[in-house]
Amino acid sequence: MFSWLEELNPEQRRAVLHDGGHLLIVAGAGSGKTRTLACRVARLLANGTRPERILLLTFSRRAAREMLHRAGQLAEAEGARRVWGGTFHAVANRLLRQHGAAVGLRSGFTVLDQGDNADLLGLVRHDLGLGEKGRRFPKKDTLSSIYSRMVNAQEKLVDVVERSYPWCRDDLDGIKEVFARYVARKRARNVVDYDDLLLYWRALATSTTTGPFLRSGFDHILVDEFQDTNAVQADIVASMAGPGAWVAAVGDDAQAIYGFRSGSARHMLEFPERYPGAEIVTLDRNYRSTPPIVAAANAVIAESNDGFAKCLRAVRPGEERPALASCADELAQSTFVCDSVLEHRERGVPLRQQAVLFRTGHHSDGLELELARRNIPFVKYGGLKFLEGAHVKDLLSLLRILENPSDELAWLRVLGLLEGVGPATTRRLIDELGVAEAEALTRFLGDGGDRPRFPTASATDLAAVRDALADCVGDDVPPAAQVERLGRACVPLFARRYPGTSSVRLADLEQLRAMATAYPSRSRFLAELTLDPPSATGDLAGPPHLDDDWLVLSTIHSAKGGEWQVVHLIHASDGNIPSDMALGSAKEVEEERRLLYVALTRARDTLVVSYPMRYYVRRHVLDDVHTYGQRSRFLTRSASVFDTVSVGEAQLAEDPVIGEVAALWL
DNA sequence: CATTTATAAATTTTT
DNA sequence: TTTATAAATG
Repeated sequence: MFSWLEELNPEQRRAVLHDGGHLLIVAGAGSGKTRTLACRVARLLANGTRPERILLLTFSRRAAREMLHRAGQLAEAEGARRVWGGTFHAVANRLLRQHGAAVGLRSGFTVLDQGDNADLLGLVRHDLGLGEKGRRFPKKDTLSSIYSRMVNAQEKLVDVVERSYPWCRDDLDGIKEVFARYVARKRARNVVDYDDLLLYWRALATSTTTGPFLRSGFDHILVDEFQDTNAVQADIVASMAGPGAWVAAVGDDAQAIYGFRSGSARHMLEFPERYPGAEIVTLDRNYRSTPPIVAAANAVIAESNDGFAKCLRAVRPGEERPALASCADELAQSTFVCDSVLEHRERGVPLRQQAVLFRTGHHSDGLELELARRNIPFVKYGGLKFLEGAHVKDLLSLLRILENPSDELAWLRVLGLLEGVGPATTRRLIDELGVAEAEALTRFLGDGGDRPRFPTASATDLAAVRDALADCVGDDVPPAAQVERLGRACVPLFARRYPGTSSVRLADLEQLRAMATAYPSRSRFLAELTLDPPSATGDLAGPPHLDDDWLVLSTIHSAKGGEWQVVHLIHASDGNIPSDMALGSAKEVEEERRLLYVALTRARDTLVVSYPMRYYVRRHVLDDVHTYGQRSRFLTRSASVFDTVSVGEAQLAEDPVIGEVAALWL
């Protein structure tokens, strides 16, 4: 029927052709999962399914785009771009813009990101007087985590607190009160947080009035990375499914790494019960990596025992064993990695085919310095993001005020920017502006008697902000022009607030303006930015230094789904992988093991794992000692599948006596 | 006296 | 880059 079907293996073909029922594809790392899914979409399109009746849920917008692009090529169909594709949150946003009224959502709502959500909880916390001196009430970020866990895992508050936040158990009543007010406040201000997007979608899908209508819109629901879905997402999929709307879920329980976000492979393991009669296809042939790399990955995951049994079978040839390098210290590691990267490039592997992976964003700090020193271009995925910069948030807040004048958090930021206005005055102003009502903006802009009194010191700033906002009201000014106008007003404010760094920040504003040119309206710009934030430094300005080749640096989480010819995994020491923060329970430790597994399975031909023996830490003030690092506990028993190397003075540190002493530190 | 501003300390992973 | 504490300010 299709020539490309011939190129699939029998299991892949079965997954692509399966019809008339639900389907679970248990797809090991490198087993051609993306390709299978893309082929399935192409097959559906070619068989006459209308693209807008296919729903493709992926983990990032980028993943959806790539998959649909491939499907479009295969099916030679223009329509692939009309497939509903994106993350759960982005699709929820789209659906709710259309049908939100059915679940009590007013149109024009704005979306709170993680930070906003914590800030609003902080506001409520303050209003209730729970933050006062002498009281030890959970902080806003803790509250945010508890809330999110409760919602996404669908667990009772008591249970969440008992299990994961036992030190907060005395404040249960206070927490309940905060949450109640938080929920009410969101409603009143017409804002939704990430969790709400899912909850409203589920409500829409399970309601007896809107549910059937919603379900009738889709013939096929494809879900990628199913092992990372949370309880609400699993419910959503189930409630969208039915006879005539078939679910095809793809996942690998060995790669479940989003437990901290309440994702759980449980939903994947329970798929057969939830969808009786579902077809289950297992893909365990690894087309990505050489046999020694697959062996290393298998060795690491073998010690975890639950889940769908699958041991990857390598298909490609190759002899080169992965390396495990103990480095004298971080500097030695950076030097070693740079040398290795350049060496591979000499041998013909372009930088783009090489990646350096790590557990947390700042693990690459040292390496970034060395790369810069040697003029090796790179882009970094994960870690601190563009949108998290305070100045970017400031400008976006100005836009948000224009979009939704009840957006209290936006007001909070903007008012606090003015000279002489601190937290207390901000609150008073928000109160007197009557931010709950849409007239707040007119009240702020107009010079009628109902405008609140501002501190005298703020006069200049105030005038600048007011004039800029006034110029942007209405829909006739293009988003980019608004960013430009508002940014101009911010120049003096930023110079005062962010001394020394304001030129960098102004460059970011220009960046933001350039991004805005791609959007037809302010509302689209804001929504898409929060739901699909630029994930890498490179998403913004294109390749750095105008080079056409660059090295990829990425957190392991952000590397999910990626593959490179050469992969360096750095800081693979105990305390980093597994992270010290994750030693609370066996479950968390197992997730760290899977994280390592994900990292190892990104490599095609060459895998180099390294860790520094010596850490210079300043754990406490005036502490200038170093401690000794040990290789990750996950790499001790599987060490035989690696070639071990020592770099720098590492030989010294591996001295048996010093090693013994080092153990005392750990 | 309340509030703002200056100073120092600590920071997983992300839709 | 936020957040607790201290000094400065209106």
